[in-house]
Amino acid sequence: MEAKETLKAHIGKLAVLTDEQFDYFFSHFKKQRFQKGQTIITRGDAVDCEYFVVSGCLKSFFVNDDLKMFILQFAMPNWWASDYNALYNQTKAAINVDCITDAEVLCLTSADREKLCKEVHNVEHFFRWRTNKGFVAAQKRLLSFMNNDAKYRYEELLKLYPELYNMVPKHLIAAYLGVSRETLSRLYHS
Amino acid sequence: MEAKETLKAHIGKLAVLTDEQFDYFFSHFKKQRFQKGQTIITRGDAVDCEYFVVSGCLKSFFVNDDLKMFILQFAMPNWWASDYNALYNQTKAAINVDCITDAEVLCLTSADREKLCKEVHNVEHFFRWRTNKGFVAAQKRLLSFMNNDAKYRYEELLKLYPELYNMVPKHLIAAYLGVSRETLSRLYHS
DNA sequence: TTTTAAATGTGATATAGGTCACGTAAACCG
DNA sequence: CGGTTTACGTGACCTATATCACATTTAAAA
Repeated sequence: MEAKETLKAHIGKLAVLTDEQFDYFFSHFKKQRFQKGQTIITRGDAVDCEYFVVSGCLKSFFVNDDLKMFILQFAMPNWWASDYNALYNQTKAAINVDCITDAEVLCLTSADREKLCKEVHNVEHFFRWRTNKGFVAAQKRLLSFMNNDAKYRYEELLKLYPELYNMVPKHLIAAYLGVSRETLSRLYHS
Repeated sequence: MEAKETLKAHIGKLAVLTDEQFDYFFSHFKKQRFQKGQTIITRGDAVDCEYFVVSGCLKSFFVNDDLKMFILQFAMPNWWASDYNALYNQTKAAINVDCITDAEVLCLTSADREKLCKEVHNVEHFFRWRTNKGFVAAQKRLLSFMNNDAKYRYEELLKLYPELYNMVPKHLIAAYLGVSRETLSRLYHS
């Protein structure tokens, strides 16, 4: 089974679970398929799941009062996505998550995550390290924001995730970089 | 003992440890005192500790090729500081940590953290949630960077940490906000 | 106290990037 | 297939913020 193997390999990079432990862990996930354009988390709604991406590409994004969109994350296969602020603090979603392409995800509720972390020490180990890495990545992006201009950040992003270039429209890349689509267009046409 | 109680209260907000577990946990920390201006982590050096701030204020910061400084974090009492990228990936420090004021910290090695996480499940729980909160905070700051101008971010920072206003010089606040000290000065003098 | 260094304020000017407006091209859909 | 939406390019102009230069005020050190 494709999704199960994908998750297993992913977990295996950060933690060691026995086959029985992994099967138990996996039994708490619900497989879901979404189509391009479908919304997974809507601002204002309650959030009780996080999503492991098996295939496709999601985006998590914030829309401000002027309807400008800012992309927090492109979630590719083997990434996790949710509104973590809402999920951890049990508040309503402040950001949205939707599908840039058709996608297959594995959904885990917050309650099940906590239950699994309590029951299986190595699951907690996994989630600790997953977030450790996310935290470091967020700090790096923050630093790049302060230090580098749009062109540099664009090239940095494409170097790190070349597949984005063909997978997502440029105006979404602009929304990730925090510049207008016009500015992004000018970066490589002049 | 002051430092011990401070750490105990801090841990207690996120995890439940018995007194014996906490004493064992605490026995791995080394108390250190630093003076204003002293460096704790130097770029280029190996990093094997993280620091819990008992009193005083640290900053973690990056200096780019043009000698411009960017502050990643002001570490106040009850916060943790290190170069987490270097610490987690066992690379040389890319950022510096030093003391804005005299400071008392509790130092924990990475090896001890991992040992403790393995030995005491609730310690791993604590560190998972500590990083969860750090991750959410980093994402919020990222969003604020993209969405808000310098003035808004300045007011946001002071609302969240009013004590910074008197504790740290303005050019450091500017380095945290990612603007020049001149721009920050103009924000509130015109 | 005197001396020196660090922090802050402010004008003049430069620039990256934003906004608005409009045109074209490509993708999607009935 | 034609029509409609979505993506993209580009000119003209605007704005927030950077940079440089220098004065002033405050804090640290001797």
